[in-house]
Amino acid sequence: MTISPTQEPRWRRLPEERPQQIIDAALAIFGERGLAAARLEDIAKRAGLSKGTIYLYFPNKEELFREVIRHTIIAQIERAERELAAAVQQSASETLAQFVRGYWDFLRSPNFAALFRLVHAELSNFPDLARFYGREVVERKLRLVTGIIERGVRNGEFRDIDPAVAARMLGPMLLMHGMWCSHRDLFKATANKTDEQVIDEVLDFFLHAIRPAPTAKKPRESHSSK
Amino acid sequence: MTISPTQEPRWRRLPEERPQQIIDAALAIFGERGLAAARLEDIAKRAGLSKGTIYLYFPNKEELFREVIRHTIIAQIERAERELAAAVQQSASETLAQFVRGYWDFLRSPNFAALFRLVHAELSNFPDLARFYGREVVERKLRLVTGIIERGVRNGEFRDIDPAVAARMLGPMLLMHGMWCSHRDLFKATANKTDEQVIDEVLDFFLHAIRPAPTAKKPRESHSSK
Amino acid sequence: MTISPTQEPRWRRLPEERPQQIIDAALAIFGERGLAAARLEDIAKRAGLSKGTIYLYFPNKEELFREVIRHTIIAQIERAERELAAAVQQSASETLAQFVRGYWDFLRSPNFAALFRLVHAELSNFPDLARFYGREVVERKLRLVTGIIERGVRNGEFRDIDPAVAARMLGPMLLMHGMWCSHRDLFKATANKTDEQVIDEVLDFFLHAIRPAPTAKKPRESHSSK
Amino acid sequence: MTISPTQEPRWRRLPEERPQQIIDAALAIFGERGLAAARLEDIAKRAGLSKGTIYLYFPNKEELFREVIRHTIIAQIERAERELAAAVQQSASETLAQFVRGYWDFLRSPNFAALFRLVHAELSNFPDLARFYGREVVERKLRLVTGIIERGVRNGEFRDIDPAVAARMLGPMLLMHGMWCSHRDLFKATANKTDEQVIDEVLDFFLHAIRPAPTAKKPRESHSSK
DNA sequence: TATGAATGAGCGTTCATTCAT
DNA sequence: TATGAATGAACGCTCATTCAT
Repeated sequence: MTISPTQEPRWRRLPEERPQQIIDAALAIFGERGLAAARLEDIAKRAGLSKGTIYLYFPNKEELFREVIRHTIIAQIERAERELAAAVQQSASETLAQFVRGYWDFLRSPNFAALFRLVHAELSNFPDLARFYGREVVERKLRLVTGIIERGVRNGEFRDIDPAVAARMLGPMLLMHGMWCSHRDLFKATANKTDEQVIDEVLDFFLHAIRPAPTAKKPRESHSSK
Repeated sequence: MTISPTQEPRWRRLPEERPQQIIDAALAIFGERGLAAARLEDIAKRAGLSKGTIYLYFPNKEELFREVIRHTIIAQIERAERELAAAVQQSASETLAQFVRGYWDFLRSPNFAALFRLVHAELSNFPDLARFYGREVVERKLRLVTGIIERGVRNGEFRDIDPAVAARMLGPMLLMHGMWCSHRDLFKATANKTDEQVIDEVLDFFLHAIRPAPTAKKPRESHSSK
Repeated sequence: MTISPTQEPRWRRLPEERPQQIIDAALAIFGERGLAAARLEDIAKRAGLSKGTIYLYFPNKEELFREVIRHTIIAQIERAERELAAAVQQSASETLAQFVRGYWDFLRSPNFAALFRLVHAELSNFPDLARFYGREVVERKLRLVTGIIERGVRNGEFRDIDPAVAARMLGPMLLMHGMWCSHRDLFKATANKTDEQVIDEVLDFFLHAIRPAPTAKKPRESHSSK
Repeated sequence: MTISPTQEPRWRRLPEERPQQIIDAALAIFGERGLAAARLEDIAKRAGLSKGTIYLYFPNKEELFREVIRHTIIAQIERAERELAAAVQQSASETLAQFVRGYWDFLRSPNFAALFRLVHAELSNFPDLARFYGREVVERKLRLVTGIIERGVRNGEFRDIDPAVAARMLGPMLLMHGMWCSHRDLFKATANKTDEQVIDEVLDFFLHAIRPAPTAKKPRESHSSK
């Protein structure tokens, strides 16, 4: 009676939040267990609903899964766009640093962990979703970073590297460091470092790799000092 | 190798090649479908055996899964050790390049793809295996790379970077590029590049990031130090 | 009419035409799908109502089913009585022909098809309804035909047959021919005959069977007596 | 252990009787409950098996149902052919009487009751089975009876009636009387008659309807009697 | 050892029934 | 009165596991 499976016993039937509630719960459960092992009953319980209710909004488990993936991907895109829109135009390095921090926050969010797991574990059986993910998430993000670096190359902040190539290096480092930081119990590598330190290390490494050809002494400092 | 993350060595009677056959088949099927969705029947079929036979060698599905993971991890370690033993001591850069190429081959092998999928998708429910993986695969590899870089730093091939930090950057880039190359249909980023080009790009990027305070630095510094 | 095979008259408030609408829709759906496979939702949709509304008039699916059967049976009885009342007293043969044509029309109506299906498919689980059907439909109709034949026997139109026995033969022939005519695609037997022809054949056959022993009164007996 | 759901505890796993066992049980349960209301578990229990076992032999409930129908129809055909082969050629009337008795036995068997129920209740959703039934059971039987009557017409035993028309009258009478006799509790019509009496009544009625046109007979007989 | 028929617990899905509006 | 969202019991079907052979 007073037992609420999650935490909200107060509001009864706010009618049009159902699909979102279900998707949120489903993302969590799918993320924990994977598609096959996730039980609709658990998703329902987590959403504070009963099993049958899910079927009022989604035709079956697979379609719910697809919707979860699509929804999460789209949410990620929108979040990124919102962030981008709010961004101030600065030097390429500063823009890059800002992007890295924003991306890092996302990488460390539970939703990302779930999405990442699902993408790698299940999307081989959903080629359309895999393509959607590749196009809308990976390539989109690569294009964004490529643009920033391109600007840096043009204005001499960075060396004359192929911006697309450089862009491809950043994501992996951030992604994997994000995962390591999310499992500090499992990986000593990042165990005794703060997130802040880790980001700085990645960013520093990345900037070293693309810093202008050293003929000019201390590239960044000499520039800014001028 | 002699490390057993859990505690049961009882089904260790390997009368012939059965266990290995089963493990190989299981890795493939688990890799394709995931733990929950994989059917023992399919594993048996792939191994050319009948369902019941699996139970002569493994007490149940979960234990088979654990053994598949353990076995694959151990195989990976052994392979790496074998490679390392065969390696000639060269300059750090050359050693690094050699390591990268060997690692790349592994990253592109089907067994790695399966292992990667399973590690990320299922190991959250098998903390002991996760720890085993973290320790014996990730950290081991990091230590190895760290050692190479350390040598390079000491002999002036590389700049004065924390070798452990640099080492952490290499794996992610290789790993993700390996995955992109394995799914060229999904990712335009690497679609029109050969594996060779991709490795070179990664290696080049990495070496740029750790190259000694560039040719420019040293001369001038030696000057100023005078 | 006033016979209620079970015992509950409580939901008898028929404020408008709702109950009739529902019963009509239910008869159609039950007739198509059977009791178990019929979905209340479909009945509601067919009646132009919503699912919940049915429960304002009928306590549950089973009771709705019972009422559909009762109602349909009663309607059939009333229809027959109305017809009978309108009938002109004629020769037994003519009365018989008239009855046959009226009955035939009913046999070919969709409501009868549904009722027949339900009676044979479901009534074994509803003994009270089965008894009601046997008493009020089958036996009633048999009594009616018996009466007509009795008259024919008495006035010499028909031979000296047991009227009750003869009566039992008529229904089955009409019934099954009705079904065959309703499925001419499935049965070649009646495929290329009109309904008119079929009725005539049945009636002719029946009259031949009960026609008076021709001038030589008792045909067979005269034979044997020789 | 010693509990046997039906009646056979002695033989364990006579391997190749499974499909037949299941079909027999399924016919009974489907016949009692109809397709939708029949529970696989009940069929399994009746067959002395467990639920899952059915799926080793039939892919799903619907296919089991189809197989039950097909199988029962074919069994009926084979039974009829066997009977026919054993039949002695006699006068048409005697052959007819023999056919009637054989058919009657079948009509009163539990398998027929089940088949009849299923045919009328479910076959509208299985057009292929309905066509199969129409062709292989109804029309086949009609052809058989038609042939007998044709012979009787040719040799003067019966009047000059269209044999196909006459044939169509016999089945319905037998069928419905069979059903009435199977439910003597529900129908007073046959309540106090033995099966023997009922068959005789039907046969007598039928023979009267097709007895040689008495008009022809009379003159000659009246002559001789004079 | 090896097999594969048999089992039955478990989950996805449906739908009669309820009830807040 | 009427609605339709919500519930949860019930059932079809799957598959890990057992076991007689």
